[in-house]
Amino acid sequence: MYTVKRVAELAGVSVRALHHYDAISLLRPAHTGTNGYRYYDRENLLRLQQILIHRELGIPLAEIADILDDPGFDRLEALMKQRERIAGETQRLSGMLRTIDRTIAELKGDRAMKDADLYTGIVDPKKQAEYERWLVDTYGPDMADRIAQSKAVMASQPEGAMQQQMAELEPIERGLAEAMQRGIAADDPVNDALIEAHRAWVGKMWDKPCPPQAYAGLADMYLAHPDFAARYEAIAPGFTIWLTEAMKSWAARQG
Amino acid sequence: MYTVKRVAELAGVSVRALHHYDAISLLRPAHTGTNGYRYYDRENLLRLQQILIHRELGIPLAEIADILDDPGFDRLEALMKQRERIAGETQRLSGMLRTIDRTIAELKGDRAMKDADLYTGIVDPKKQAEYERWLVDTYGPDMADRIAQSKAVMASQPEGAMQQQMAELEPIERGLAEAMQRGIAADDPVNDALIEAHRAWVGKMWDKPCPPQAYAGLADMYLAHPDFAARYEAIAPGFTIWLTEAMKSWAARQG
DNA sequence: CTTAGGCTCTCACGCCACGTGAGGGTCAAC
DNA sequence: GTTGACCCTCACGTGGCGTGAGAGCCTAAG
Repeated sequence: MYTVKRVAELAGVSVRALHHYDAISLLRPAHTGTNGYRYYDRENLLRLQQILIHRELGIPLAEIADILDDPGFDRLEALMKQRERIAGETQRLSGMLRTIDRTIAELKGDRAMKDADLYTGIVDPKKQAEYERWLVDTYGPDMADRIAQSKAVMASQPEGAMQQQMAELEPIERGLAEAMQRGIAADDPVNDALIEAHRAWVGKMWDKPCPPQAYAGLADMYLAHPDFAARYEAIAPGFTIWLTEAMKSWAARQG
Repeated sequence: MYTVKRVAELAGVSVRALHHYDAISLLRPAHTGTNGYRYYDRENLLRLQQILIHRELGIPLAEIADILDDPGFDRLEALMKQRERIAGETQRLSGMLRTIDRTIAELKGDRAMKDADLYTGIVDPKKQAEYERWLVDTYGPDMADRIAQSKAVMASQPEGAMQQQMAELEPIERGLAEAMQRGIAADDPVNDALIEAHRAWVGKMWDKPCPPQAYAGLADMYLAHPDFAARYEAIAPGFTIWLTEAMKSWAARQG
C-alpha cells in the first residue's frame, strides 16, 4: 500500500496529477480509507506506468482510459508497440542531434570556411555571382545550404563512420543486383523489402526521411550523373536502369 | 511575401497559431496591409523556424521570445544548450526503452522489478512530432535532357564496358586519395594531372567534354548529396571534401 | 459588373492537464 | 498534547492554442 506522495515520488508525477487521474477515473486507488486517504497497490503502479507511457506519446488522458479499459487490451502487445514508437522517437532525436552538430561545426568553422573559399573559390565577385546563379539554375535553390551543411557534416564525422555506412549499404545493393540477375522485373513488389531498406539508408544519410517523391527524384539523379551511374553499372550491367526503375516503381506504388 | 496560410503550410503550424504568435508579439509579420492582412517575409520564416525548434524542446513561448529577442543572443551558445537538452532527451528515452524491456520481462514472469524502476525514463512530457516538414526537391531544370542522354549512353554500351570504365577510374581515384593522405593540399597544382584525368573520365561518361564550370558544379553535387559523398568518404576519411576542393580549385584556375 | 468561393480579419468562449492556493482534517512521534 | 508532515476537497488560474461566429476582402469565371 502506497500513499499519494509515495506514488508521486516513485513515478515522478505530482500529487495533484494523481488526484486528477482519480477524478477522471483514469487511475482509482485500490483502497480509500474512511478518512478519504488514497491508498495504491502494485497493480495501480503498473497501470500508472502504462498511463505515463501513453501520455508521453501525446495521447489525451480520456483516450488512454479507453485504451487501458478495453477488455481486449493486451499489456504485452501494447508495450511492444510503445517500444517501437519510442525507438522511432529516439531516432528522430538523434537525427536532430546530428543536424545541430553540423550546424555548430558550420558556425565554428565559419572563419576557416571563408578562408578556404578565398583559396578555392572563384575570386572575381562578378564571376562568383554568375556561378551561383548557374548553380541555382541547374540544381535548384537551397543548393548552397546543402553544400555548406554537407561540408560541415563530413568534417564532424568521426573516422570510419562513413565506411560503416557504406558497409550497411553494400549487402542491400548486392541483394538488388542478384534480384535483377535472377530475372525479377524492376517493378515486381518482391523487391520492396530491399528497396525500402535502400530508402531507409538514404534517409539516414540525409538525416531526414526520404519521402517517395524525393526518392523517385533521387533515381533521376543517379541517371543524370553518369559517374555515379557508372558505379552502379559496375556492380552488374544494366543495373543502373533496373535499380532506378525499381525505385520509381516503388515510389509510384506509395501513392 | 507570404500570406498566413502559405506560412502555415510551409511551417506545418495552424493559422490560429500564427495569429497567436502575433498577438503575444512572438512573431510579428513583416508587413500588415491596410486591410489588416498579415504578410510574412523570409526573415519571419527563419524566426519561425527558431521558434518551432525551441517549442519542440518544451520551452514556453514567453521564454522563447526572451531568448530570441535577447540582443546578446548567441547562436552558438543557444545551439549548445539545445544540443544538451536533446541529448538529455535521448538519454531519457533510451532509459525508457530499457524500462519497457524490463517490464516486458516482468510480465512474462521472468523476474520482478523494483517499484521505482517501473518509471525510470518515463517522466517529463514532450509533444508529438511534425513529420515531413522539410521536403526535399531541388531537382533543377533540363534534368530530363540529361537523363535521356544518360540512359541512351547506358543502353548503347556493350556488356562489360562499364566495368572497364570503372577500372579506368579506380587508379585515378586511388592516386588522388594517396595525394591527400600524403598531405598535399587540395589546391596544389601538382594534382592537376590526376584531376584532369578525372575530368576526362567524367567527360567520357557524359559523352561530351565537361567544361570547368560544370566540373565545379559536379563537385557541389557530390557535396549536396550525402549518399553520393559517402561513396567517396569510404575511400578515405575526408576524401570527399578534399576531392571537391581539388576539383573546384582546378576549375577556378582554368579562368 | 456581379457573384461565388476561398481567404482573411477580429472577438470571444472552450478545452485539457494540470498548478496553485485556501481552508481544514489526520497521523505518528516526541 | 502539541508539532509538523501529510492528507483531503473545493475552486480558480494558466498555456497554447481549437473552434466557431460574423464580417470584410480578393480573384476568377460568367
